[in-house]
Amino acid sequence: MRISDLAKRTGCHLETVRYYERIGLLPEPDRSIAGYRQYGETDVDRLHFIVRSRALGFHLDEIKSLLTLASESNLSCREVDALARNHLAQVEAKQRELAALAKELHHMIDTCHKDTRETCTILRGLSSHLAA
Amino acid sequence: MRISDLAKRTGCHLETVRYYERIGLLPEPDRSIAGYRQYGETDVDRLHFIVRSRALGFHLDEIKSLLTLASESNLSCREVDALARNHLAQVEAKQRELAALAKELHHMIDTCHKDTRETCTILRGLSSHLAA
DNA sequence: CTAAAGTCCGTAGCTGCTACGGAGTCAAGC
DNA sequence: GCTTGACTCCGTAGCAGCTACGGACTTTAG
Repeated sequence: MRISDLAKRTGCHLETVRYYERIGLLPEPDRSIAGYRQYGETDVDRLHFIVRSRALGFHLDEIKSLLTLASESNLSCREVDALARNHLAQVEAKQRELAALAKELHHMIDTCHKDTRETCTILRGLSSHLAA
Repeated sequence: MRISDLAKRTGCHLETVRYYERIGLLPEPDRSIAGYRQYGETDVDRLHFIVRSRALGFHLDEIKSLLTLASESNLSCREVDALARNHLAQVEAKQRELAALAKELHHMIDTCHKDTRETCTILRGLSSHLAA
């Protein structure tokens, strides 16, 4: 299978595949005589894993760890669990942040009378340090 | 006031102040004889506005627009309102995304028995394309 | 007067890609 | 056989929004 097939099957951009290889997230594949990269099902699986982990917001270095942990089948998955929990905590922190932010934006927008700039609560809100 | 004072008063990194100047978000300030940047209260206000808008997640080009709109006092703030609403919509989209993500992570973590890698639902979840 | 702290500037680095350009390669049609 | 178009190669540069570095200069405190 060539690079574009791999890309299509995983929903990953072609250039991204090469990028992942460059940073060591994907192994260097075999090459055809002309130098074209040749992939197999193992590569599809691995890239699937990466794409999916990215979709769940894991960073590339976290994914690198996850892949390493996943390959060591004799180990318990406690470290995987820890990584996932840590990531979830970050996601939840981001959620709280966004919630506060949305609330403030809402307040600014709702109290604005769409009048002149002087009375604009949005601009006022952006200037002041006081939370809504 | 010198650059480090401005930075301290606005909670903005010193290098970031220079960066904002470079990209035209802050005006070029007066200079002392030795060439040091000299700032006044207007600069503090403007940078406050920027820092606060960034904290609310606005992009730098959005902030540029907001600053332009804010400076044209004769105009109504309808465009400001539109920008804010558009931004809020993006924040809410991000919220929905994170909620879905958190749910999935939760599920993966909760069903994992912290056993061997083979039965690890987290690794399984990261491999499969099926949502929780 | 000296030493430490502050400032100057341009440039490179960070993450996670994406795009570009010019070359070589492959498959199909005529 | 030859051409055309699609594919692939590689290195490098760009994106946002900073942050850091290095070497020179200036200011300030003791």
